[in-house]
Amino acid sequence: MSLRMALLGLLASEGPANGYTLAKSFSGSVSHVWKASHSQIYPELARMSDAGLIEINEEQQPRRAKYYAITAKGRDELERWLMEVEPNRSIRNEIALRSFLLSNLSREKAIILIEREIEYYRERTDKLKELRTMFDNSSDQKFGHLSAELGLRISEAIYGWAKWARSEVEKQKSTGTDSIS
Amino acid sequence: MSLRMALLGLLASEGPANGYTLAKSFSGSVSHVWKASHSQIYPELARMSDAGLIEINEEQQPRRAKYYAITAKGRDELERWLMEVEPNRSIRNEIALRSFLLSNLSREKAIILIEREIEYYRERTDKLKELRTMFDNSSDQKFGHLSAELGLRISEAIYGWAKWARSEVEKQKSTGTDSIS
DNA sequence: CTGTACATGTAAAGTGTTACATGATTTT
DNA sequence: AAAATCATGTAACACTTTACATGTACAG
Repeated sequence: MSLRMALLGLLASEGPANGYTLAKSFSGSVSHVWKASHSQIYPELARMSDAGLIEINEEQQPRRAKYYAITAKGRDELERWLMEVEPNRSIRNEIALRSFLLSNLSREKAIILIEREIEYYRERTDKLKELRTMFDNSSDQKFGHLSAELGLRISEAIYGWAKWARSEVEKQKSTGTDSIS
Repeated sequence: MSLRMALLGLLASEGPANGYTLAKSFSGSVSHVWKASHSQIYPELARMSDAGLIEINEEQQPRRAKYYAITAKGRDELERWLMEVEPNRSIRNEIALRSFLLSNLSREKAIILIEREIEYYRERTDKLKELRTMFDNSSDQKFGHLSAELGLRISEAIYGWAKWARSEVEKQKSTGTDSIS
């Protein structure tokens, strides 16, 4: 359902668009929040049209593009989902899984992995801080800056964790061998 | 691949186990890091056995249980995955998506949703802090406390974000109507 | 006129969830 | 004897990724 709601939200707040444009959103600003490829988006738009949540305008568009617009039913459905459907709060985080598996490596190798994460999340945090500055200067009435801020805070949290985790692993006495061999 | 690696990691660090016990791990301590149900685990164990990553001992077990043990090949594969496979760092977070969609609600309704998240993550943060205390007192050589700490820090980050987001939304002038109608 | 960006789809494989289905052993 | 827990599986459906496939319009 999430992809459907993301599409409805984009059409509601940014007006009618074609599938290609929507797909680009999912690799741009929205990508920090949800990812989807065009092969998932086109069939979903067709199903949403069947369900009456969006309307297609195929006429007079260049390159046989289809323009999709949200319907009143679509707006109702989006609001109903937001207000009444219990959020799925499960976080599927491969970095957390990898940190759980770290005890299967030697201390030295574990530190190498942790340092990769420190570097990745340091860069990511910097990028998201720039993005926040852009939002601060644009003074729009939308809440796009809320999700940008959430992404930033999670990134900072992982960065802080990774630096702490390195010091934790360094504290442990080296066995001199891989713990998994 | 992640489920496979999670299973290999459990068998490597906690020794041979049957599918039922592994499934319980995925709804217990490991669940903070990765979730899986038994209907996913049993077929995966069969495929891992076919691939030579684990060995099955079916004899002399009560209740026709099958005991699985990691092989040398399985240990190699786990280390190879950890060290050489680029982590999938994409976070699929429905709460972040919902925060992105908040501009499609009236200010009042948006605040109701945000307050639900404040409550949820306040409770979750408390629970994970208890879990951390348990790790602190158990003084094991494993790194389970690393992933527990990561889960806690992410939970705290979302909690802090939600409180900030409420104040942001409250700042905005009420239009008196739903922005989506 | 050739490459790039625009634009839309389908197919296959992999991953994940929910429901269905069965039987063994222990606890009350 | 009944209920709970242990134990293993399959089926159907939903979701996601990667690859395959095609055609349009514009820019260099």
